[in-house]
Amino acid sequence: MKSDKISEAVVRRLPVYLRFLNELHTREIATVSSQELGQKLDLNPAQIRKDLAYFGDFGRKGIGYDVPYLIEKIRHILKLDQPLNVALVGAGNLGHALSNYNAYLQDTMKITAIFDSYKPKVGQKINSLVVQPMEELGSTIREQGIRIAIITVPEFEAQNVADTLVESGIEAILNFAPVILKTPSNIRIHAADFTTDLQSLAYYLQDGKEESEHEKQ
Amino acid sequence: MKSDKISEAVVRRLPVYLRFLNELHTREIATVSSQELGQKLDLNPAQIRKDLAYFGDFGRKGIGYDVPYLIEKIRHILKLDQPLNVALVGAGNLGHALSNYNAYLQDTMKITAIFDSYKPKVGQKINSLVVQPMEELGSTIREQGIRIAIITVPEFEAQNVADTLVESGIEAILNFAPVILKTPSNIRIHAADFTTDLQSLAYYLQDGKEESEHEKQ
DNA sequence: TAGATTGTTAATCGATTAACAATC
DNA sequence: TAGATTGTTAATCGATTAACAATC
Repeated sequence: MKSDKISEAVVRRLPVYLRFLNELHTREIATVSSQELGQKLDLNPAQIRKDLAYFGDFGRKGIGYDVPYLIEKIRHILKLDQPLNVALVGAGNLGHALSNYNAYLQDTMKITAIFDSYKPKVGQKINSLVVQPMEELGSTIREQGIRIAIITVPEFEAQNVADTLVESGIEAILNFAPVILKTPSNIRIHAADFTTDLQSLAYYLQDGKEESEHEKQ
Repeated sequence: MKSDKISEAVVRRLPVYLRFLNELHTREIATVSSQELGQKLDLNPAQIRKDLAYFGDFGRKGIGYDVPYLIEKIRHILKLDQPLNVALVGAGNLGHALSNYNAYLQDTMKITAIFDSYKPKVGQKINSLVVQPMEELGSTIREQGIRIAIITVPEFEAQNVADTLVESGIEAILNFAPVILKTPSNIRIHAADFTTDLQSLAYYLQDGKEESEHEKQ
């Protein structure tokens, strides 16, 4: 296949494939079929083959996919085969927590700068990074060539932070604040708001447990 | 419209509507149109009308939606109009961070119990909750009528924790661990893994910035 | 009454899945 | 050669959007 415009759904599955492939690699499994992948990841094998075929012919008919080779390919597609510095804005509990995850981020992707507007926070050390004041956001982003930022500030600050990030040339934002950020269309934003996640989960609870009366359907 | 089977995409938008409606309510705005909602939330107005119409006729032609009334309705649909206790399993940095968000969770939804398997953690106080040992998971879930759990344990523990939660009668899980959990089909699971989020963001970075050579397309 | 806006049907668009020839 | 599994086309399914009659 190759090319076409790739849908976001496809792109979002690639890291999931990658994660499992890495596990297979650790277990020294050399080859995997779309069938096996699908079973493990709860996906249709045809979908997996189609997803991968958007980017190239990575498999071998009758055999399956070579694990190390496919890892290399997906890492390249996701640009995880080059150094990628990430900025974290908001050094509260959540920011602190996320800064621990560098190890899960595929060696080349790394949180390399942390910012906070709250003066007493500035200068504190979090996992060997010194919290910087917001005033240094622009210059640090440019100096370190940071292209992705994570927003973990309170909701009322989030839009301001996003504006500053955009001005500083950031290309993509992962937003944990519970607001819809307005940014130019060339900036990629993912919402990572767990409160809306939890609230939508509540919908699926069985009816009539904590309740008492009528309530049919 | 009413009934039909509601798609997950629809359910996931409801909390977003609710959040903005609450903001309007605070600003004492009494009425809102699908047009205005769509503009603020970056959604098609027809989609919003259709989403809401699945659950009832909440609007008034020529007028729009009454804000307090729609809030009440959405809260009911999402079961956020009844007390809903949530368990948090994993009292590490991330669990600690999430436990601060009770305020954002709509008064009736609340994290009311925290568990950790690491003995020195047990007994510590986190936001007025005492960390409990894993052994008490089942009994506390039953006693408190907990129906939703959040998993913030390391990946290698996550499946075990999920199994225990399922045995204890939990109905829905929000999983922050970077693994695909296997559970019975009647258990609702949402993945909230920010590492895959970040990795998929990298895909959208402009090509040829940090790189040097060829690399066409 | 004229203008606004809903709820809903029909049209469109896009994503998932099935099926199968190609081939290892 | 027989069995397995890919890449891809076609079929299906589902979600989004447009359009508009109903009506406040």
